[in-house]
Amino acid sequence: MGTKCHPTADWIFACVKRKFPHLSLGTVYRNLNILKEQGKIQELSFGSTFDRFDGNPQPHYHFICEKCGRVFDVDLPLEDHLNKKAERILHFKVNYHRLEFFGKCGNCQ
Amino acid sequence: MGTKCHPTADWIFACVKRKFPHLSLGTVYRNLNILKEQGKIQELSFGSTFDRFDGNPQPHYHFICEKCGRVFDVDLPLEDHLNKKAERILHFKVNYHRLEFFGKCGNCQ
DNA sequence: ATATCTGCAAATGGTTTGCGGAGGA
DNA sequence: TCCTCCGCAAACCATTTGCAGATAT
Repeated sequence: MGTKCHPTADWIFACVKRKFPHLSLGTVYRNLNILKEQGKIQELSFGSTFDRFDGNPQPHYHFICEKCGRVFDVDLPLEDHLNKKAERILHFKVNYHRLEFFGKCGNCQ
Repeated sequence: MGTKCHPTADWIFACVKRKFPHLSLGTVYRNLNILKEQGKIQELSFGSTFDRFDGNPQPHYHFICEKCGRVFDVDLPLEDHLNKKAERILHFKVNYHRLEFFGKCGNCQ
């Protein structure tokens, strides 16, 4: 939590191992999962272990069911003004953004 | 492209194999990657093979460098009205959303 | 003929797990 | 003693890749 760098498990392993040379990678993963369950950290991934593909290459938004993992298109107009807002804050060039909604789908609620 | 179900590679494999029983999974992955490079489909993943973790469990937005993969926080106010908009379209309950900006970071541009 | 694509099977690599032992209460 | 956590190494599994044969131009 003391870093802003959004670390990978491996990065954490390398760091902590400097102080605890016997540390094993399994322990890092185990504790990351515990912290995640406790809501103290979040994992930045698409939510599933599989990659999913979308036959529509145009940018558009998605809804992901937290229970069954199904993915739906969301036909909202793109909020492209957000790119400019982010650029002003970051001072980086923003090419596009992706927006995903999470909740429970019709079958699962 | 004829489905709206955002398929996994495995789902495509099972479908196409019905028509081409000798099809192999490697071929599916190879062609998905070609289509992706050609911009005809998109892959729905966080962009890297590693999972990344965030010590801040509060919802907030991220910027991901398309070149080096580094992740930055974006201190924009949450656009929570979008949840309601998505609910009206989908008729599903939306709990939260995630927003990621893509571009090149200061080091990479 | 030659360049590309395929099936197959093995390799890859990040993540998970089983097990026996160490440490704490 | 009992429970929890750990290191270690093997297992897991989605994805990639090397190779030799098939296909297409």
